[in-house]
Amino acid sequence: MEEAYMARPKVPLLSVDRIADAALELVDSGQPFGVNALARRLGVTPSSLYNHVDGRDGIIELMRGRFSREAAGGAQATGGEWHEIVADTMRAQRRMYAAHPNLVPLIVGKTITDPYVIASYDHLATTLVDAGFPEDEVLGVIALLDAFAIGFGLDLASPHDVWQPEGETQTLGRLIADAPHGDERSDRAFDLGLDLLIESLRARLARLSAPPAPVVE
Amino acid sequence: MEEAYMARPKVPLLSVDRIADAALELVDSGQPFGVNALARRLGVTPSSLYNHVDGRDGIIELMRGRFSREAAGGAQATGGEWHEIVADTMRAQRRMYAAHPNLVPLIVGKTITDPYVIASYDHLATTLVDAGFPEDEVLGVIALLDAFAIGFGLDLASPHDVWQPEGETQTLGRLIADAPHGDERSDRAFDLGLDLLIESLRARLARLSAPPAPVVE
DNA sequence: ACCTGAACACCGTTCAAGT
DNA sequence: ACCTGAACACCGTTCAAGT
Repeated sequence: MEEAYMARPKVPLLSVDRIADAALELVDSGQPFGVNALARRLGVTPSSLYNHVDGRDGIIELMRGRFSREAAGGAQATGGEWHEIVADTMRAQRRMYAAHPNLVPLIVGKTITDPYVIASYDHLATTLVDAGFPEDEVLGVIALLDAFAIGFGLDLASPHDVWQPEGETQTLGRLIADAPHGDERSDRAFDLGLDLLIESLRARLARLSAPPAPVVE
Repeated sequence: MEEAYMARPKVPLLSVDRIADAALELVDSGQPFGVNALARRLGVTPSSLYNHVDGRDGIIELMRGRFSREAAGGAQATGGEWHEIVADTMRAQRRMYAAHPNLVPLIVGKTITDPYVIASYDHLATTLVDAGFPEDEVLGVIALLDAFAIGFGLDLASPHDVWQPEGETQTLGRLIADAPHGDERSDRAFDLGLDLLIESLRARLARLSAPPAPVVE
């Protein structure tokens, strides 16, 4: 016996959690994300979703929060030196993007409101201030780290050929042919970049604290 | 007298160039990009565009090529040390993203085919190889630079509030209140990041060439 | 409170028909 | 060759109607 038409079921078909789960499934499946496709997957009418969430953008922000929590896995609690915390945070973000690459293009450029994600940035900010970075520079450093993480997140989401030379090239074509492709290349580039970043932040901090603040221009 | 209905005008209404120009105008205007909106702006039916370009994606790739050429402004010809070339290239890309921030989310994650853009990456690759970076590392460095540039490009395109804490924060809220907003913050973060990147690449290169390749682990 | 179904104002793309 | 207009299969969102 099928349940026939039912205006309001006794037990709700949907919930915020169920919607978030299905949305992540949909995104991870590689199919284009959309309210209609999501409703289809939930066996429900698109308009039903609007009883629980704030439309398309609301669902996307929901996913950001959801998979941030998932990827962190308690890494938040790490003590240790500031550069270890930064590296851990970056790697956690990397894991999250790697686990759900197709989400990256969706969340890109949207204002972050999820409390958990905010808290994680807040933790980072506190760490950097405590480490001795000047207050008016910390947000810049965070933006830098963010740009770095997002850039590499997109690298993961990209079709495997980032460059597709059609004519002759002097060097690029050869390097592409020789290089490992896809995730491996991206991973190596990420590790390299993270090393460079941390290292240069340490150098900058040392320079800031060692001499008694030379004021040159 | 209006020109009434005309199946095929004597002089074509459209051309690839005219479409590219109008597309950039549309994107820069801040309105959402779309084939229909573009056709409207050109005073033409959406289907007409398909006589000249390869649909939505084709038009986007067209814009990438167009505004890359525009932003370069002959900076390609710069001689000088490799790190100057890298810095110049990055800054040119930065200018391009700054001039057309709304294009960034559109081109993100799409395979690059435009010959001019390919040539510019090729030039960068050749420069790095000539500078002494190991061949199997150059593509990683380029991916790193790219991630960096894209990340900051998106930073420019973002709504001015990247973070919107709703509750109490330990540090982040205060920093956001004190910090310069929008483009200025992004510019300073970019400059900071570029400095760090170049510096650490130089350090890496020095380390690579100075000692006779110590093999650890 | 929570779902459906109809309706609205859109998309991007294809294609026959017109000149 | 190059445009139109109709058609197709979609979007995201709103809202009255049902229980």
